[in-house]
Amino acid sequence: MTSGNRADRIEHGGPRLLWQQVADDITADIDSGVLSSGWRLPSEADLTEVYGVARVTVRRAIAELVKAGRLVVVRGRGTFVV
Amino acid sequence: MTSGNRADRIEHGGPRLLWQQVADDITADIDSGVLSSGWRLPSEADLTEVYGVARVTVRRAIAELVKAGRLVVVRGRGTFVV
DNA sequence: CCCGATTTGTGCGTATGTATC
DNA sequence: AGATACATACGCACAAATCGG
Repeated sequence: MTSGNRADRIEHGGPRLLWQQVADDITADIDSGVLSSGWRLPSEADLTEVYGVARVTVRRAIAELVKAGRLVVVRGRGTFVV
Repeated sequence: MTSGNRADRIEHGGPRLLWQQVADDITADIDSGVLSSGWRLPSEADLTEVYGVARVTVRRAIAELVKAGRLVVVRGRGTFVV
């Protein structure tokens, strides 16, 4: 299928940092409507598998999008699209 | 306001080592009362962004202050002012 | 009310690559 | 050539909040 694995979109060792690539991909999903306002993102553990990166990398990407006002994180519940 | 960027206080490539500068800054906050006894410091990840340095550098600074008896680290909970 | 599963928060140890001395 | 310092990234364990049975 054309919608290949998201892990394939991440270039390990590429010019751009891993967490930036993940943040870009999530941002694209929000902007394109794949992720709608109020929706809950997959858990950090799931995103770890989806993107093939470490949890710390996922968290770094999420932290950036929180600062950008695109996401909100609630401990014990999850991460949500603003 | 005093909440200016702490990263600006860190001189990359300066005469003093990065971890020493971070340790000095945290020590100053403790001595000045900005950080009171029992308070929890920002997480290592947060300090990483606050000071604009790597986590290993933050940990080096914290380790020094632990040896000096100014901080106590509790795994899974955080770092606290003695 | 308690208990367990889920999820985020935090710290621990390590590996690899780069830059500098 | 070797040592030191730093940045990025990986995996793991434990703590704490939330929710459901």
